[in-house]
Amino acid sequence: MRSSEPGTTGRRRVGRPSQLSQEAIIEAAQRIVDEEGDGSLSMRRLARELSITPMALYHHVRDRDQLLRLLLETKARNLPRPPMPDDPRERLTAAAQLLYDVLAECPFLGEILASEDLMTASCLWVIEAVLEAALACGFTLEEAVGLYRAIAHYTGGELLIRLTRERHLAHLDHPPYRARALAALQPQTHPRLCALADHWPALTSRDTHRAGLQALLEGFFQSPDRSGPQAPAAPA
Amino acid sequence: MRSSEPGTTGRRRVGRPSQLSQEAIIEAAQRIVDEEGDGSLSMRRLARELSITPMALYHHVRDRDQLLRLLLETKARNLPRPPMPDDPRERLTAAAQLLYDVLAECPFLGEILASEDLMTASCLWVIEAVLEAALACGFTLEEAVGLYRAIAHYTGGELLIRLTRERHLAHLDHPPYRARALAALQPQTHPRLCALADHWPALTSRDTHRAGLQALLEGFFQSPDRSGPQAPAAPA
DNA sequence: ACCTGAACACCGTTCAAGT
DNA sequence: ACCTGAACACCGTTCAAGT
Repeated sequence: MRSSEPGTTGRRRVGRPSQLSQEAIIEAAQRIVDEEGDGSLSMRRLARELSITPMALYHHVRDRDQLLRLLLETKARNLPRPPMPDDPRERLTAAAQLLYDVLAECPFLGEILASEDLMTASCLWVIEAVLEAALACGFTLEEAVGLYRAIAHYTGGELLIRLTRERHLAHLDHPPYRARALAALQPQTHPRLCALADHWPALTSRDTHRAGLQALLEGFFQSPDRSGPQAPAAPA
Repeated sequence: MRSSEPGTTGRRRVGRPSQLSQEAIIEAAQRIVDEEGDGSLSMRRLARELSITPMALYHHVRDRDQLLRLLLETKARNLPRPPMPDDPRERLTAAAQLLYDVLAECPFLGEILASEDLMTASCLWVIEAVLEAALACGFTLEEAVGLYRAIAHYTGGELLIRLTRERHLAHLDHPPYRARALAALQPQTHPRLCALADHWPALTSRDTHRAGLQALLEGFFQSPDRSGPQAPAAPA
């Protein structure tokens, strides 16, 4: 009822620092994620970091899901808000890039996507920016939502796959399974993959985010019949 | 060394059925995932399903990651291979749809992406099909890889977000946090999102995979300078 | 109000032993 | 070769109790 999460951060007592606060918890969680990577962030590990009992955490945070949400919140809130270009089309690109930027700072993105979605309070201004730019480009409200969703899917997928890749490169205990699969390829059945096998790591480690994003946007601008039945913009 | 995973399934003894086999394990795992959803698939739960000790599993499967890979393998191997259209452009769409289809059958996609990538043996023919079609469309090898990657990112992101959505709708203990966030929106700061708030669930539950995919492909066909520096197709 | 201790119901995986 | 039992080092979370 008074879950207090969406709006302001809530009242802050001024008495003594009271040791443990939501802010301190988030900061410690951030530190763990940054230094040991996502996956090391457990409630118990976090409690150890703060030299408290695991259960003390639950007094400031509902559960692990809320903790992850709060981490994303802080990233989104602290994201610098660069001036937006005047040209609508460029503004759309810039807004999409903003979404990429905030998610790129979240190594726990996979867990966020697995348990929540991106509609968390402090992210909304980024989504709003995408919608605004899309509308300024002449899209209808519904088309703008479709465009936002396509951008979010593309961005989320790219980051997730990139994060996984980097995690693997970091660990590199055993060379990835992919290498064995590629090595066992037969030219008769997989001619193009065989031709590419040696270049695959190099080709797939490139950052092609912007190229793909531009293509996606370009496609939306090109097709006049983007979403099938042109429903009216504001249904009753 | 003789890890035997990429190639054939390996020799099969004919003596007695020997009770436990990799096939039986995979089948049971599939059953658990289908009936109780991903997340219920633990080694211990799987052992219970098969009425054996958890450790018996490790005699047929290296670890949980390999199990997930094998699940994806089976899905990919059993994916029907529809006849491909003659037109290269349509073939590209069909191949991309194939990738979507195989991943759509994997509720454990999130865990796959978190620990492996999609380059598992039986998936390769789908990737090969995408590359083939892209080359037939006139793209260079490198451009084809970029195109494949964009498709994979878009597809992975879409499915992951859709899976999460459905999981939430299934559980629906507490209404999603998103609802609270949307309700607390202020029209001054988020006018377009406010205007959309009521329609958001309906708009975001639509299946817009094909529309977005078409836009993405369209964009790649439109831009002549897709990937910046036009490197030669086959470097030494 | 804020924190602790003990407990519940789980995990993946290793190691030594059984047949 | 194939499986079991016991153990290790973890999880998130609840519940009752302390101050």
